[in-house]
Amino acid sequence: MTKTKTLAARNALPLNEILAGDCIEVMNSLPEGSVDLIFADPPYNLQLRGDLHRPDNSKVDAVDDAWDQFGSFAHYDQFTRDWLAAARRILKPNGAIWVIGSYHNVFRMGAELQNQGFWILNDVVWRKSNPMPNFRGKRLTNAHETLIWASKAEGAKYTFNYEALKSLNEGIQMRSDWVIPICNGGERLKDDNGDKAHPTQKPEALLHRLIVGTTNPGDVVLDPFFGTGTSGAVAKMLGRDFIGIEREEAYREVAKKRLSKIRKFDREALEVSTSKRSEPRVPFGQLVERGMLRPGEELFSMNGRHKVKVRADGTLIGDDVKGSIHQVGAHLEGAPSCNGWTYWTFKRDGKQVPIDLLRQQIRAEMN
Amino acid sequence: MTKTKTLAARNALPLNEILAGDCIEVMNSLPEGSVDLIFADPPYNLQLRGDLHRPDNSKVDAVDDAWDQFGSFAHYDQFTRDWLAAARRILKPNGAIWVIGSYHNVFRMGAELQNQGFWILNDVVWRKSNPMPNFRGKRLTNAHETLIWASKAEGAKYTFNYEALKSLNEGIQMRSDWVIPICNGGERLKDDNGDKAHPTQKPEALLHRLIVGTTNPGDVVLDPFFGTGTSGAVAKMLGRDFIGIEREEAYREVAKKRLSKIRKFDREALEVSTSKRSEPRVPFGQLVERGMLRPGEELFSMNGRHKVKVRADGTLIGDDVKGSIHQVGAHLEGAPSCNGWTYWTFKRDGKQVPIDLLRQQIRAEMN
DNA sequence: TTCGCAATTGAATCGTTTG
DNA sequence: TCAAACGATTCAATTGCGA
Repeated sequence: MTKTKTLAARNALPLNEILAGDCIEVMNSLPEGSVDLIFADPPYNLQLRGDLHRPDNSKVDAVDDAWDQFGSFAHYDQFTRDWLAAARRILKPNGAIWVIGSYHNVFRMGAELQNQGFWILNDVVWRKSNPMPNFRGKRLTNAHETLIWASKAEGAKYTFNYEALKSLNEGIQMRSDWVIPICNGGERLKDDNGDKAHPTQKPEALLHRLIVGTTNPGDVVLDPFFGTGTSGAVAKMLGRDFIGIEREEAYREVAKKRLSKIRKFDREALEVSTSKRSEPRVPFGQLVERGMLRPGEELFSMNGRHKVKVRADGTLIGDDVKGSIHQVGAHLEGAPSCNGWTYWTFKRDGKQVPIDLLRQQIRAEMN
Repeated sequence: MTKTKTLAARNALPLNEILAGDCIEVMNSLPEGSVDLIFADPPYNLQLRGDLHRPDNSKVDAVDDAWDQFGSFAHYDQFTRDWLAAARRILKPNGAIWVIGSYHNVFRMGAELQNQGFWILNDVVWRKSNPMPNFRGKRLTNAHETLIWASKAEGAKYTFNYEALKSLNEGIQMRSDWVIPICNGGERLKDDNGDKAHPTQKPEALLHRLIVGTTNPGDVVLDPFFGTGTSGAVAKMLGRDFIGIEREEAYREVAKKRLSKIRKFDREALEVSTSKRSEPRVPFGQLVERGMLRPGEELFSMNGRHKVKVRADGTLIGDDVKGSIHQVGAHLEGAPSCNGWTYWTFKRDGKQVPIDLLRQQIRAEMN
C-alpha cells in the first residue's frame, strides 16, 4: 500500500467518533487498510445457568444481558468469523489486533484468528489482583482473563515499543502476564441510579499498557465493541485517534460523556497501578510442591519440644492436631497465634534448619 | 456405569507401566471408561508435519503442495481431534482431563475440547518465575503457559479437593494463576552427554498441585505424551497409579530409570484436608433423641434477632413458622437458603453455644 | 475531621442426597 | 426420574455510617 493511498484512507475515516450500529456492518463501510490497531472485547458467551449467591446470601449480579446470549458454539463461531474478517479488512498491512476473553470464548477466538491468517505475537494474561472469589468452592478462583496480540499476517511488521514497556516495568523486560486490578472505585462508571453503567468495563491501566506498547502517537485505534469507551478514553489521553463502534445507545451516551471530559496526556490516575510493590507472600505449601520438603518429613519446633509431619497439601499433622504451620504451632504452645515460619525447623545433615530459610530462597528466586 | 464394570475395566489396565507406541492406537486398545485423570502435554510444533498421523497411519489429506499455513492447522487439528477422542473414550464418566500448551496450539486444543463435549472447568496460567527472556526485544517475554481443566461432559461430577488446595495456599482459595519455576537444576534430567534429556520437561511442582487438587489416592492418571514421565513420577509419589504412553524409546528409557527411583510418600502424609461436605450427615433430630437438646428448649439465631423452640420431632417452631432448622432460618432471614447448623445457638450456663458443636460431638463419637 | 467497623460488590459456565 | 430437603461456601477493595 502506498503512502498516498494510506493517507487518503485515513482522511475518509470518521476519527474520534462513536459510530452507532452493528460492528460488522459499520466496519464494512470503512475503507480497507486504514486502521493501525484494533482492540476488541466481544461478548464472552458465558452460558450461565441459575442464580448464584454469596455465602452471606446476597445475589451475584450476573452478566445476563441479551448481547451475551448465543444459541450454540456454531452461532458464536459464525459471529466470531464475521467480525474478525471485517476487522481484518480495515486493518493496515502492518496493523495489529488485540482481543480479550475468558475460557468461555478465547479458545474459539484464538483459533479463528489463526484460521484467518492473523499471526499471533503473544498471548497476555491479565492477572486480576482482586478477582471475584469462587463462592461455592467448586473450582479455582477465576483470577485472570486472556488477551491475544496478533499482526495481520506472518512476517508483517508491527509496532512494538520495547523500551517504553521496559520503563513501565521498572527497567525489566515486560512479561506476558500483567497484574492489574479490576475496574472499580471512582473509575467505574455509574448510571443515574448509581448502578454500574456497563457490566464488563475494563480498567484503563490495561488499555494504557497495551496502547503505549503497540501503537505510536497519531495512530488510529478502532474498537468494534466500544461499550463505555475505555479504549477511546485511553487512546485520547495518549494522543492517539480512536474510532468506537457501539450498538447500544445507552452505552454510547455514557462513553460520549466520558470522552468529552478526557484531555490528552491527562493520565495521573494511571500512574498508581504500576508503582506499589511489597514482599511477595509465599505459602508454606510451595515448599512441599517444589520438593524442598517432602510429604512425611518431620518438622521440629525451635525449642525442641514438639515434632510433627508435613502432609502433601502443606498442612502439618501432630499427635492430636492438624492444620497450617501457624495453627499447629499456636495449638502446641497454647498461644493465641504463632508465626510458623520462625517456629518450625527441619533437619539437614544432622543440623536443625529454620524453614524460613527455604522461604527466603524462594523469594530470592522471585527477584 | 456400574461399580463392577469399573473394577473390571481397572483390572484390565496396565497400571504403572510405560506403554510403547502411538498414543492414539494405544489408548484405543484400553478399556472404555477406565481412567480417572488424563494429563496431556502434546507436541505443538505446527511445522513438524511428519509428527502427525491418524491411528491407522494414513496420511491426512492436507493442502500440501506448497507450505501452507491453513494446511498446517488442518493437519494439527486432525491430530488433536483424534487423540482427544481417544482420550475421551477411556475416561470415566466422572473423570477429568488437563491439557497444557502455549499460544501456538492451546486455542485449537481448547476449541476442540469444547467441540467434543468436554466441559471446561478452569483455564489455569502457569506463570513461570524464571522464563527465558525475549532476546531480540521484538515481543513480550513469553512468561507463561496455559492449562485447561475439563470434565468429560457438562453436569458430570469431577474430583476437586478444594480444602487441600486452599491449604497449599495457606488458607486462601487457590486462584487460576499458579506461580511455579521452570524445571531446571537437579530436577532437570540429562542424557549421557549432559544435555537435557527432553526439551519441554515440566516441573514436578506443577503436577503436584494438579494431582493433589483433582485426584484421590488410588486414582489412575494416564499421560498420552509421557516424555520423561513427570506426571508418572508425581503420581507415584502421591500414591496414585499411572499409565504412560510414549513413542520414543529414548524418552521411555529415561522415564523408566526415573520412576524406578521414586518412592511413595507415607500414607499419613497423603491424607489431605477435607471439607465438611465429606463428613457424615447428622440429622438434627438426633440431638433431641439423645437428650443433647430438650423438646421445648429455646434456640437463638446467631445474630440474636430470632428465638424459636425445639419440638420433639426435631423441627423448630417460631411465631409464624415451623420446619427444619434450615427452613426456619431461611424464612426468618428472608434468604434463599440457610445452614441451620451454623445459624442457631442454645444457652448453657448463660453462654450462647452454636448447635454445630453438638453435631461435632456426635461425629467425633462416630470415629 | 478522622478513625474503625460494617456493608457492598466484581465477566461465574459455582451441589448433593434422599425419598 | 424428579422434586424436595439438606447445608456448604468468599477475597480484595471501596463505600458508607457512626462514634
